[in-house]
Amino acid sequence: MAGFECLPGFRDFYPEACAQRNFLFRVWTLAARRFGFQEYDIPTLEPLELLTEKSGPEIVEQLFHFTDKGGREVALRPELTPSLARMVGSQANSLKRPIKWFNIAENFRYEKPQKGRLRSHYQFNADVFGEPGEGADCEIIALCVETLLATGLGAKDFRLRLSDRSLWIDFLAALGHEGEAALGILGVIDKMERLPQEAVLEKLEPWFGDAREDFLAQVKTLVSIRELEGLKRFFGSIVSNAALRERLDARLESWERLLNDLDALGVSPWIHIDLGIVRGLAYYTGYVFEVFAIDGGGNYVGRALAGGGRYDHLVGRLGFPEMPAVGFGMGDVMLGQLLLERGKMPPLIDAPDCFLVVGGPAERSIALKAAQTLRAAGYRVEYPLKPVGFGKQFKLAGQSGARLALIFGEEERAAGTAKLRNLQSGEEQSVAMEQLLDAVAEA
RNA sequence: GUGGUAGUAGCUCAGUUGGUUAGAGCACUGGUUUGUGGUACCAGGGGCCGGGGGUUCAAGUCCCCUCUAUCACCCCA
Repeated sequence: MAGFECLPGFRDFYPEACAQRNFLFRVWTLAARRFGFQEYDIPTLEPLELLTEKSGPEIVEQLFHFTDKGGREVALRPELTPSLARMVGSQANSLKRPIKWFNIAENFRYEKPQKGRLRSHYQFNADVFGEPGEGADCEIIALCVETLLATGLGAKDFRLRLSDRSLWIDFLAALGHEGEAALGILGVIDKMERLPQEAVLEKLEPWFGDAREDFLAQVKTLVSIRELEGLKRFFGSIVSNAALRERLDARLESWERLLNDLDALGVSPWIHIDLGIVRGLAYYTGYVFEVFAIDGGGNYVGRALAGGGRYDHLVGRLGFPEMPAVGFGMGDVMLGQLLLERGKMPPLIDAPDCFLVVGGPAERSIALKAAQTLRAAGYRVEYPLKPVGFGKQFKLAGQSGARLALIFGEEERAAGTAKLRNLQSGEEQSVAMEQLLDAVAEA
C-alpha cells in the first residue's frame, strides 16, 4: 500500500484489463464502420467557455479545470458534444450529408466516484448530422443495438427503451404547458421512476395545483404503454386544437416508419416503447432512448449502458448554423462490468505462436536468428531471456500458451535442424533450418 | 457536495476479552531438473496492519481526525 496510488476515480490498466478495454474499442470501431460511420477526434483539453456554453456555469464544479500559462481558462473535456458541434458547425456548409461520425475517447468529470461512474471513462459516441427525418434516428438506434450485440450480449441481456420528447412536448402543450414549464415538468417525469409518489406530486404542484393527481394518473397510463397502437389511442383521445392534432398525427406516422425500419434491420426484439425515458438534458428535441441491462426476470439493473437522442438545435445554440443531429454515447465502465458479470468477456490471452527452447550458449545465436526470421514473417515469438534448463523451458512453453515449441539443442545444431513440437498434440518433427518458415506455416 | 459501511501480502481472507517476532490459501521467484509440459514436493521474496494523532505498561485490535473504496442521495458522460 506504500508509495503512490491512482488519483481517485482513475484506473491503471494492467495487461488483462487493457486487453478487455481494447476489446470494447475494437467492437465499437468495427460496428461503427459496418454502419458507414467515419472516425474523427478532438482535443482532450478545451476552452472552459466552450463547455459552459452548452451546460451553463454550474458544470464548472464538475470539471477538471485550471488556468494555463497563457492565462486561458481550460478544462479536460467532460464529453465531446460541444467540440463535435464546433467541428461540424465550422464546416457545416461543405460537409457532405448525412454526416455520420464516431469517436472513442476518454472523458473526465470531477465528481465523487461510484461504481460504474468514475472520474475518467472511455466513451463511444456516434452521431448523424444533417438529416432531420427518422431515418437518422433509426440508424443511430440500430447501431447502438448492433454494437451491444457485437460484444456478445444477447436477447436477454439488455433492452433499449425508446421514447420521444416531441410527443411529450405536444402532450404538455395540449394541457397548456409550454417552454420552461414543459421542461420543468419533464425534469420531474425523468425522476419519477426513482421517487416516491408523494414527492412526485409535490414537485408537480406548481404547475398543476389540485389537478396534479389527475395529471400523474395520465402520465402513468402513458409510460405504461408498450405498443404503437396504444400510443395512437392515447394521443387520439387528447383534446387539442387543429394545429396540434396535425403535429401529433404526423409524429405518430413518423413512429410507425421508424418502428418498421427498425424491424427490417432486425433490432426490434430489443426495442421497447417506454415514454418513461425523457433524459435529463434539456437539449434533446425528439426521439430519446436509454439502454439498460436486464436480469433474468426482465427487470432493469444498474445504470444505463448507453443513451442518446435527437438534439436538433444544439449546434445552432452554440453559435453555428442550425444543423439537425441525433446520436448516442456508450461508456466502457458499465459495459465492461456487465460483460464480466455475464461471462461474456472473451478470453484475451496474448499467447505467442512459437516458444523457442534454447539448449546452451552455442545454440543461442541459432535460435535468435530463427526468432528474427519468424518475427519478420509476422509470427509472435518468445524465448527465455536468460539460460534456463530444458525441463523448465518446456514448462514455460506450456504456460505461455504457445501453439508450437521450437527446440534448438546440441543434437539439432549438429544436424543443422530444429525440432518442432506441437504443444497440443505432442507431435514432433525435425526440420532443416532453411525449411523452418514453411514448417511453422504448415504446423 | 451530504450520509451509512469498510480498509491486514499482488488477490481472497484469518488474527481470541488489547498481550511475545502478524498468519493461511492462491499468485510470484528459485530448486528438485543441462533433452520434453500447466502436476507434485521443497525453499524463498514480499506487510509503515491505508495515513496521522490519542488512550494504555502494551494497539492490527479501543477513541478522534484524515485518505481511499463502496452503498444510498445530489447529479449525470
